[in-house]
Amino acid sequence: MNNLSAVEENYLKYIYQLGETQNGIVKTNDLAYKLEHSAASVTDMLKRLSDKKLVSYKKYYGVSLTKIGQQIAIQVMRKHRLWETFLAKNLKFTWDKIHEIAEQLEHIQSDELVDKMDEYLGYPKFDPHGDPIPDKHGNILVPNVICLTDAKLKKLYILQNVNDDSASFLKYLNKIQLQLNDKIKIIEKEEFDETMLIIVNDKRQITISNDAAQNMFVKSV
Amino acid sequence: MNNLSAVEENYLKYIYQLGETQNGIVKTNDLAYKLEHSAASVTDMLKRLSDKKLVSYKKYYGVSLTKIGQQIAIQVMRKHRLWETFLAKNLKFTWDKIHEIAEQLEHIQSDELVDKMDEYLGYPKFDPHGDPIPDKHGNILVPNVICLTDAKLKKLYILQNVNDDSASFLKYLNKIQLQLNDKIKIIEKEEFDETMLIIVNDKRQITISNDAAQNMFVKSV
DNA sequence: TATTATTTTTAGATTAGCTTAAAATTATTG
DNA sequence: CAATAATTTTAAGCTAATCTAAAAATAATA
Repeated sequence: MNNLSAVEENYLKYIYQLGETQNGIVKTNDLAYKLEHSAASVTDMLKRLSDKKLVSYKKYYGVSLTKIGQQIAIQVMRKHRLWETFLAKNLKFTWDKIHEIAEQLEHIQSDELVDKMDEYLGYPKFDPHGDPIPDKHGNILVPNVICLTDAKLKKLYILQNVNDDSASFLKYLNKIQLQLNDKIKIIEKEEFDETMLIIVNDKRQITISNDAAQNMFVKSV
Repeated sequence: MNNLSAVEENYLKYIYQLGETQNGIVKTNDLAYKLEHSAASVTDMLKRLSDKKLVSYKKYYGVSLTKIGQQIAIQVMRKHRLWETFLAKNLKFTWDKIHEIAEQLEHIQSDELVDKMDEYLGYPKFDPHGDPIPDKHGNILVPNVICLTDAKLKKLYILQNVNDDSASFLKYLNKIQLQLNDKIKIIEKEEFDETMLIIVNDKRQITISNDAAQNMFVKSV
C-alpha cells in the first residue's frame, strides 16, 4: 500500500518534476515556490519524507527521490495524466481547465481504478498536453522534443507538447487556435526580444513571444 | 463556493442519511458510530459546523441540518451516486467495490465536473444500488419502496434498492446471484427467526435471513 | 423518586501541515 | 578574503481534526 497523504504525494511529484530539469537534486526554495508554501514548511516536510525513506535529504544542499519515492511520484503523474485524458476526451473539457481538476483526482487511492481507467481510455501514451503517461510498471516513453526557443529557422516542426499547469497560457493557445500536432515553421526571429514569426499548417502566420515559445515543445518532421 | 473539507462534507452527508430514518434529528452517538469516531470528536465538530450555520445543534439533544447544510449534503450524495454509476457502468466494477472509491471521489470539488459527468452518463435517475441520484437543483425522486422484511407473502415484488455501504452484503448478493429488478415472491417466513424462503424470477428458490432482508427494498408490481 | 446506567460534553493532549521571525549556513563580490 | 547577500534551517506557535479520561446531563429502573 501507498497510504500517503495528498500533500506528501504532491511533494514527491514536484520533486520529480523539478529534478528533471536539474540532475535530480531539488533546492528547498524551488520546491517552496512551486508548492506556494514557505521555505520553512518545506524543510519541515522534507525531514518527515526523509524519515519515511521517500527522499534523501541533505541539509543546505538539496533533496532527491529515493527509488520508492520515485515510483510513487511516477504513479501520481500516471493518475494525473490519465484523468486529464478522460476529462478532455470523454467529458470534452477544454485543456485549460483539466489540470486543476486532475490535481484533485490524482490523489484518489485505488490501483484497480487506475488500471480500469487506463483500459477504458485505450491505454493512451500521451495526455492532452503531450506529456507521456507512465504505464502500470512506471515506464515512461521519453518524447524526443526540443523547446520551440531552440528550434531552427525555416525548418518544419510539429507541436508535440505544451506546459500544462498554466491555465492562462492554455487559454492563449485556444485564442490563437494553436493545437497539438500543428505544423510549425519559424519564418523569422527578432534579435531584440526573440519574438518569432511562425507559419502554422502552411497557412496562418502568427507572432509568438519568447515567453510563450518557452512553454512549447516541438519535434522535427 | 462550497469550500468545505472532506471531513465536514462527510458529517453533513451522514447527518442527512441518519436523519432520514428519524425525524431529521441525529444523536451524537449514532453519528460517532457511523463515522467510527469517538463521541467527543463528534461533539467538537458539531460545534464547529454549527458556527458555520450548516447544522443546528442543541446540547444533549441532537443535531439537524440547516437549509444550506442540507443542500450541500444532497450535492455530496449526488456526486457519490454519479461516480458509482460511472464505476459500475463504464468501468465494469462489481457493485461491492464501488462504494469505497466513490467515498473518495464524492469530495472532488468542481461543479462543472459533476454536471459533465451527469450528462456523460445520460442523466441517470438511480445509481447501481437503486438509490436516487439528486439532480443539479437538489431534487430527489423518492422511490416508493418497502423493506423486504415488511413485504407480504405470496405477492410479487421487484428488487429496487439495496444497502450500498456494506461490501460483504453486496458480495453475498453476487454469490446468490440476486440483482436489481429481479422478481421476488416470498413463499414462507419462519416464525422463529424470520428467515424467508423466496422465489426469484419465477425460477430459483433461495433462503434469506432477516439480516439480509433488512438491507433489501422492493416495489410491488 | 432515588439510584444507577447511559449518553454527551468538557478538558487536556496529540499529530499533520502550515506560518513568521530569528539564527545558521552558503554564496557572492568589492 | 572579509563583508554582505541570499538561502536554508530552527524555534515557537497556530488550526483542524482526532484521541482518552473525567465530569455533567439525561434516561432507565428498582
